[in-house]
Amino acid sequence: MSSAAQRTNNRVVPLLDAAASQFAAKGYRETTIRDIAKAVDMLPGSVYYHFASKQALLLAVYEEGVSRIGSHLDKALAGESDAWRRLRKATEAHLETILDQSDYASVMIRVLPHHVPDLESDLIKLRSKYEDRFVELVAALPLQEHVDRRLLRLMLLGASNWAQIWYRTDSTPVQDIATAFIDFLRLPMAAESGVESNNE
Amino acid sequence: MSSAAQRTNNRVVPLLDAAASQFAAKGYRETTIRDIAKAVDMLPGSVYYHFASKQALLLAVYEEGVSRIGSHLDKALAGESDAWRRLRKATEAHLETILDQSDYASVMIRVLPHHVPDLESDLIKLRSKYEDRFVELVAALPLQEHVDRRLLRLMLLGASNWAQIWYRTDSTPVQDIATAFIDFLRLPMAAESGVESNNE
Amino acid sequence: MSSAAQRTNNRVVPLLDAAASQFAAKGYRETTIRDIAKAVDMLPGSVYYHFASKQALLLAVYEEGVSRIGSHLDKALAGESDAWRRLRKATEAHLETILDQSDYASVMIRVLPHHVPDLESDLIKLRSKYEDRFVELVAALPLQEHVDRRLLRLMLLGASNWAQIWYRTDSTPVQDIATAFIDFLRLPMAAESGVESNNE
Amino acid sequence: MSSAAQRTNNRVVPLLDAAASQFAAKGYRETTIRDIAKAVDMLPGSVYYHFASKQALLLAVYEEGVSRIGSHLDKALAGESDAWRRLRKATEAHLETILDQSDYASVMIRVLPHHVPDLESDLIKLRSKYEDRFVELVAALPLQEHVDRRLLRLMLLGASNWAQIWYRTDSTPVQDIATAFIDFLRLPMAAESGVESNNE
DNA sequence: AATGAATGAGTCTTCATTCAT
DNA sequence: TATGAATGAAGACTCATTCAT
Repeated sequence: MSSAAQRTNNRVVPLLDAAASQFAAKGYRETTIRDIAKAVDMLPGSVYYHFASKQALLLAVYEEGVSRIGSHLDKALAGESDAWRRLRKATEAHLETILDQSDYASVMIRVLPHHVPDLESDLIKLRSKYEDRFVELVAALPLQEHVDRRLLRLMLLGASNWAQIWYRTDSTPVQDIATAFIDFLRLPMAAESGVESNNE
Repeated sequence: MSSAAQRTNNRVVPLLDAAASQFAAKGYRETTIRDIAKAVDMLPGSVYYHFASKQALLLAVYEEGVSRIGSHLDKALAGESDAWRRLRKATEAHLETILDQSDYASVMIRVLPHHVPDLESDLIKLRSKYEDRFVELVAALPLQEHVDRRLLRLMLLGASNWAQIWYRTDSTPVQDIATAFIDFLRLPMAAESGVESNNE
Repeated sequence: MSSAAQRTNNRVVPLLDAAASQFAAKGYRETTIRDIAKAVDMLPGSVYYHFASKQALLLAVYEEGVSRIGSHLDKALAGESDAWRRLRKATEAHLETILDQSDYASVMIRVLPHHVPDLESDLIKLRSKYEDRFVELVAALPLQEHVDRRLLRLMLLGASNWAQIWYRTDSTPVQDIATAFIDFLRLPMAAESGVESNNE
Repeated sequence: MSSAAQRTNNRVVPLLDAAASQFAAKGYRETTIRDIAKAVDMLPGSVYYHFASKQALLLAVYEEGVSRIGSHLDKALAGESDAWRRLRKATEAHLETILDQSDYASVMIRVLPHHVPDLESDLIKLRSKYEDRFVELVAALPLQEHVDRRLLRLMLLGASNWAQIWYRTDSTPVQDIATAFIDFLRLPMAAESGVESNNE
């Protein structure tokens, strides 16, 4: 990166940070350009030198979010080979990123594609890029024939994403949540082992 | 209902319906009083004859939502005594209501309490009234000692609520989704039975 | 008054009372028909059965105000013949009525003719009807030739009316205020005095 | 003032002028942002670039009003040492400012603190800052023991302020009004006079 | 690279008033 | 007599965006 470009990014990075932080905290609609600008000591108009529109800002944040949560996943999975263990690690990484570590990633959960119709397809594409990782992770699971892997993935990710609603920093550690979610799926939880049959 | 009362409610009901429909589809902030009024062929100002504010309108919708989803749950549970079966029926009813049947109930998922700070506590109270039903449902489950019933509930409800994001009318029937979610939890899904141990 | 008319006035009087009370307390603009209606347990629309408009209501209150403050003045003046004493009594009565006793009269001070352009001339006529009494009272004063009786009247009434701004029920009694105002004016202007010279 | 600062204030000053003019003429409530904006060829929304709210605009006008009427008073009093002469000059200056010369000062009389509850205490503070000057002026007067100087001040200021109601540019000159007011008060209260008795 | 100033479309809301019943 | 329902015009204010400098 040239030093000129770097000077440019001087303000772009804080700008993105501020946008991520506010989008994550308040959502897209309730975050104003004014708010973001003020957070980096800029005037609202100045934001438009760096980004063409509020939507462009969101898109940039989203992209960075996908990139970060992806990297975090990579790191978490490194060296793991057991399919279930990989899925647990992935869930853990996912939760960590959206709950604790990254405003960028939180935005991906907080701001849903259909909240910004103009950007809907772009946003969906970006999310898919990430969520597809879970398709593979679930595909690797040694499961009985009849199991619907798509619904399994959807259940796990949905439950995880919804944690943003109820999660509080001071309650159950993220790790335990991930472990619980996976164990609920993986192990039988009925009291007297496998007595029951499936009949109804 | 007397004919007088009926005359009175003449416009309140369509108004609430319109509000529910739009809040469910677009969220609170992006729904305008104009939109709602237009949907029932009223002028924006006229809405205020029936409801004191946009927030009051949302609150009324929320209340109706809680009431409807609760009733639907009651009906679904009637006659069921097996704990797992009850939970499955409940999940099914929950999904039906928020995905297909009721804008009122959908609003409860689409519009989260913290989206409307002034109403936050009221909204939380209303939701809890309903979600507590699942606390009982999960409490009745015959589970091994170590299982964290709170996280189990949170997982199931989170996964269900998130279905609003990915569910399409033409894909998997709601009933199958509910069954799958419950079965994922209830039965072991590993391919070769319970060979694996918990060790790590 | 026929019993039919009395039945009519049944609601007109409380309505006027409420209007007077609110106009006196909040002024014309900040008082709404809703407020007034609610005070007498009516609906806003019902007010229009009795009065053609908000302005008509104000006019009626004004008329009643003039009538009441006039009567009070009559009573206060009864039996007094000394010109200065009469003026003092009049000032006292004026202050009593606008500060303590009558919302109707207070309205006359609180709501000024030019606050309601459409009614300006009517209101001015009504006020004059009353204020002219002070023209006579001042005319009766034994004063030196050069004294401008118009300015004297204007000073006394202005000072009295402005008392509505600073007067508090728990401070100086109204009677003392009136006495002080008159005494401030009285001695020097008496025909006989004239010790000091006007030179400057 | 730098040319940059001048450019900045370019529109603020006309804006304040327009606001002062309209508040003075119509009062706070009946003046709309639209009106003010139109007077300076702006759009209503643009006003908010310069002032955060209508109330902020009023406050700024009030502050300027207090400042101007204070300055005018200073100038009028310069060089005067006789207490009565000082009070007369002050009254004259007061009348000039609120009747003829400054919309800013007129606003202080036309818009009373309790007309804008949110601003009430601020407005009272501002007015007091000015009115306290009259406390001193009256305190300096050589008066008989028994005279209530507070009521004297209140009478003089009340009478003066009320002049806004009846004063017309083409009638008695402001100077004559001030002189008359002071003369009405002056002679009897002089320490030496006291020819007449207080009998009643 | 950023700012000051403004725009214009839109937001929720208020309120005097109307009118069929 | 009064009401329920609505109207329509206006109110203060917000906000993404523009653009000359």
